[in-house]
Amino acid sequence: MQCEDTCIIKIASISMLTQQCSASCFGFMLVLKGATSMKLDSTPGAMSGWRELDFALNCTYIVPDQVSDPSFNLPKAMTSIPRNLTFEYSTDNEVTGVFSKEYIPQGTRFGPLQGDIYTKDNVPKQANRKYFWRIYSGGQLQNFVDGYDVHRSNWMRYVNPARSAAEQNLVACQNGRDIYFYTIRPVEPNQELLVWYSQEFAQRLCSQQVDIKQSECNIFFLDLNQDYYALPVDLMLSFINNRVGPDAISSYCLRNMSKYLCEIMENSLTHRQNKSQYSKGLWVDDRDTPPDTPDDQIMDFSKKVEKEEPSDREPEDQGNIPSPQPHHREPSLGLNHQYLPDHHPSIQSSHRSLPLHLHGLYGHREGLVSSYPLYPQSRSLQPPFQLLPPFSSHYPRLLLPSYSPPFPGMLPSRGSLRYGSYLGTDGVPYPPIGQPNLLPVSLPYPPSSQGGLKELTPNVSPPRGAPLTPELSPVPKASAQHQSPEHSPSGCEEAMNLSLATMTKTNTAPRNGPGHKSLPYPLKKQNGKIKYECNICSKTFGQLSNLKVHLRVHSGERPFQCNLCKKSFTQLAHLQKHHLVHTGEKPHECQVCHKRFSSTSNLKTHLRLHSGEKPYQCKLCNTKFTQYIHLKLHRRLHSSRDRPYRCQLCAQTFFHRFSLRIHQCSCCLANSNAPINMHMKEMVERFDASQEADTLTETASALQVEESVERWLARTLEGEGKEDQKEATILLKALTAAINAPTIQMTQSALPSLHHSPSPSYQERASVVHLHKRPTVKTEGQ
DNA sequence: CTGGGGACGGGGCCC
DNA sequence: TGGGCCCCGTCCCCA
Repeated sequence: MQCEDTCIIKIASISMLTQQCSASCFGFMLVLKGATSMKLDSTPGAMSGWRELDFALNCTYIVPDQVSDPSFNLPKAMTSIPRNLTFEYSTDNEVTGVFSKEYIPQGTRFGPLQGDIYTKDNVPKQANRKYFWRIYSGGQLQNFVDGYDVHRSNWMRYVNPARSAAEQNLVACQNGRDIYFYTIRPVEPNQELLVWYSQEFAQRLCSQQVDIKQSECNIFFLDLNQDYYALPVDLMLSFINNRVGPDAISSYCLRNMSKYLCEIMENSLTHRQNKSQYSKGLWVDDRDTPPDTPDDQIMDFSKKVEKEEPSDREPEDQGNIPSPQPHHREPSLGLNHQYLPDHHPSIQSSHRSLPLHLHGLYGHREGLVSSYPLYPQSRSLQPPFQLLPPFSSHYPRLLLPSYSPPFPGMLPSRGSLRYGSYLGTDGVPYPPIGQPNLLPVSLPYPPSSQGGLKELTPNVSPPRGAPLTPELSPVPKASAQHQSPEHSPSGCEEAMNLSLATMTKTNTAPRNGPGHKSLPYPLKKQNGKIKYECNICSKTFGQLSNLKVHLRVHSGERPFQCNLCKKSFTQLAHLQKHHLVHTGEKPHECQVCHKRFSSTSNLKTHLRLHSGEKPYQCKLCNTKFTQYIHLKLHRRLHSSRDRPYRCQLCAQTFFHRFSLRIHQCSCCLANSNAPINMHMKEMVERFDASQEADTLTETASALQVEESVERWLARTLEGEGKEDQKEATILLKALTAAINAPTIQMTQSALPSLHHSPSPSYQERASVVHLHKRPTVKTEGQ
């Protein structure tokens, strides 16, 4: 049973990836994607095609983290959980998942994910990458957010990855430099939050991290009992398609798989003997992948593949290379033992030239791990690595992805961890992680750092206000040497690095904490002017001093502390302004009403009251506000919870039934991802929330609805651009098409979307069935 | 729910 | 280079 669980987990995660990653990312995914398209359809409507920006723009609720009293000294990961969520604990009091306490509507944003920020070059050697999330900018890896440390990360680190699209209710998006989780469907009370990458996110990971050609991709990774098998994808596909069917991917059983594995092994042997077709691979329990794997080793897969490819060496040739600590795989799963290797290719020789895992594939160690952590029982003690049977060189040798769960409570016994089995780039083995039994596995928080795992205890964590950056230590030589050209800042030819060592600060305390190794300052030239670029967020500054101040944003350094209340600030000016709080001084006076304010900013806001200026307008109902925060609060009123009419195709909800009809006719049946349709959706949504729509009854005639839309358009488009005018025309046509469509008496089965209707007696004569036959709405010129 | 004030953070620019 | 000043934006609290 345990093995079966594990197997299902892996396949489910594969299924997820095939749905959510662009097929272009994985050549071999192309077929699988088709095989699992049914599941894609079950994802919440058009959201599956949403870009991260769409999530950001369309989210209705924003749920911030809880702010706890720092004096309690509790891990932020535990205390930051919003009120509408709760942890689930195992019997050992470990957090095993995050659950909703109440109904959470679709379009709710959680986050951002918090943690230590590392650049590519300052990842601490001992960093455990299992909680790493990659932040990209302009297609380039910018930095990592490391959620390992429970005092610096927040509750989001505990959210489990979804095993299938069906159970996924959160999608992870990078907005700006942050990672947020959005609900893509309503979450019922006591339901677990399960997250997976947005399509865009996954594509980024794929394109960035698996730079391999299709011809080099024909490997399917299969996890059985945490042992990774590299299988030719054509065989794998035949199993999936012929034996279980595409819809049963997430539920087919290990028995079939293990039998099939045997066949594959037999085939492999046959082919190897006859055609030398199959690859040399590695079975690896990658839980002990060294945490300080240099990033270029991880990423640089294709190059290594190319290097390995021409090798025709038979495995026996390599068998005499001494293996550091070879561990034979125990027979399991009914696999025929004869296929297990008698001689292991050297871990040493293979490991150093190969990637340690495939990020963005199955269970990469950063961000989500595909192995589902609620199945700890499936984890068994394994030797630190196993080796595939001798393969030919047709397929590259691979070290396969991590299986470690991201959750400390789910950490397997470290007894199997032997970092010493791996060698660093300098050939020196990684330090052992310590004796297995020394590490408690059932702590609600990660155990103290032992054996090199990064852990910031409250005592170690610098207090608020304590300087964290910059570093006094010069850039380590090794780090500089290993910096590959692609790591050059922004790829700018004029770029250069200024070592932080050149700008030491006298008031900074020495630190050993992670993430503070070195922060080189990339220099750019723009229009002849030197720009200083932050290598964490890529912002550029005209003056180095500005960048230095800016870096405190990332480091958390707050060197200016108020003597009275001990509050600290990043800039002296902020402290000085803060002093006004204590003195009560209000230097800024309104010339109209002579009211006084402590800041010009507040005075300016106040002046809007006199001028009547309300720069913040609600797109949906046109209500205007003097302050942005008021608009944000107001937006929450337009929540999907109160919109009873739901589109079956894209899950968008509306206040009015006629809005739903217009929407379905104009947006949803066309290519909903096209920009024009996204705009149209917004237009319909705006109309739905307008006062004109509100004045209509649900039984309004087509003419009344049309007139109402015209009135709304006339009002809202006053002063708006040509694009909007054009959209308005389209909307009107769509409306005409929708309300003039031949009516079909709806049946309950044909109108599942109206189950939410607050007035079931309403005799709608809509034409949903008909609408489904109308692929697009006619637009101008058609 | 809206509106107003208070406080704070980030960044640009000048000296 | 670093400090000082200023502006803009955001968030929180409360009526």
